[in-house]
Amino acid sequence: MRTPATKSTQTRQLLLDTALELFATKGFSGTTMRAIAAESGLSLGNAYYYFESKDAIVHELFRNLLERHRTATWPLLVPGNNLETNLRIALDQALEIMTPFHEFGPAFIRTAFAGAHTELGDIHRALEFGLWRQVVAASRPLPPLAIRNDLPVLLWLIQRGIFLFWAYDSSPGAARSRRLIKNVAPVTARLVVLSRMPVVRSILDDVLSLVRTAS
Amino acid sequence: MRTPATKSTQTRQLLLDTALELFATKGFSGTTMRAIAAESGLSLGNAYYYFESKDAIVHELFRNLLERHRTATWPLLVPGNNLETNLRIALDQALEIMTPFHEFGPAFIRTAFAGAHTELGDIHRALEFGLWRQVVAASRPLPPLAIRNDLPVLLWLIQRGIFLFWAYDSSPGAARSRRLIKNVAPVTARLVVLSRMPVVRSILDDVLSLVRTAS
DNA sequence: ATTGATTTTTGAACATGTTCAAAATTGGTT
DNA sequence: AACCAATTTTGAACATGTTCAAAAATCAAT
Repeated sequence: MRTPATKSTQTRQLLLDTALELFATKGFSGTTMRAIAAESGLSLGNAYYYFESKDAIVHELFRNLLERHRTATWPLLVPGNNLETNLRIALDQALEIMTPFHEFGPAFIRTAFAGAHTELGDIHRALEFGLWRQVVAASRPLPPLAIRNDLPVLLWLIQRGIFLFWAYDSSPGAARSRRLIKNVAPVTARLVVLSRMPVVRSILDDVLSLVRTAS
Repeated sequence: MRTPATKSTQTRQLLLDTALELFATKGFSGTTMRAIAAESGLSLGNAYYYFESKDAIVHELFRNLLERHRTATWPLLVPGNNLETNLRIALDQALEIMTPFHEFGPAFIRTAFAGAHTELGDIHRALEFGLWRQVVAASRPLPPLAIRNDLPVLLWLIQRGIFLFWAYDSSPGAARSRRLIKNVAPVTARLVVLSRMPVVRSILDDVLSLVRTAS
């Protein structure tokens, strides 16, 4: 029902699959719209009938990766994990899945940040948020009630930061990003524990209200 | 001595000036390399003799703006200002100067983030850092000694965040970014005051070590 | 089946960033 | 002045993202 397997959507999907394959093998700039069309056995203009731009294809690729991240991470958030572990898992998985597409970093950034207040941007955020909410909900002990509801936003923000860093991380094997992730997880977990203290709490509140200002 | 006004550098400068003017009037994508060359009375290929790419010109424009920001802000950091005021001034000035080039946001982001570990990136960082150091040094009361040295890094990080937000802020007149700046200044100032408390201090230390991990 | 509208496909064009070999110019050396 | 090497300039080409009018195919209604 959701996607009627009509000819039209099949063609679109063919185009998308070919694009993803070419992207993975030839990279972003190495993959030309002409190549995508040719490899799909279609004409160039036809590809543009289905995707208004190359960026639009990247956009779908990105959503694809977000979904993969979600489905790959979710089952790993098993009972017994603490927040630090779950956070580490989620961030590691993101890195794992994105790695083959490191070259797309800047394009992804555009996709992820520019579409902030659009319909598609909302879909993306909802996807991401759901996962971070689960990261929190699946952690034992549960984070302090006082910040339990707001924590997903913070984690999401942290991931954005790391994602941005990774996108422009030119160290071999994204070593710097890996190191960052490794250190972010315990620091964040500690922050959550300390959030029980009123001072820390008030700072977190400040930051949260900043985030709300911005969105 | 610094820039020998030889013909070569003059031509280069001419190209740059024309580019900046066109950028300001026609915008980024509205300004073509051909137009820049033509307006300068040069051939297209010649423009490429001086700038290896359009991005390279944007890069210079960005540095230009960084310098303008510095020289515009510095004299406003007058004695008697507290940290919040100075921070607000610096951020406001950045917004002011960048505003005509909002369309360049994504290109600037690439310039600012991608060149992180290159020679030019170092020059940029040095420029920015100097200013943030001055923001701290010119504030009365001086921030707690314990974080005085690290504060510039934090402020720089905050500015990066705001800059990123602004670059993709599509609200009319960048209203969202303005609101964010307005709120960030007091929150940051409060954070600095609270940094006297050991808990807060330890969190800041964590964050700082993360920043060091990453750079 | 014929017709007419809608969707899909094509092919050719365009705009622009970029490259490059060759020509023109410049500047120093004999 | 004549010559050579380095610098600058040109003009034509190329590659690729994108557009578009027209042709072809599909589909619904008579």
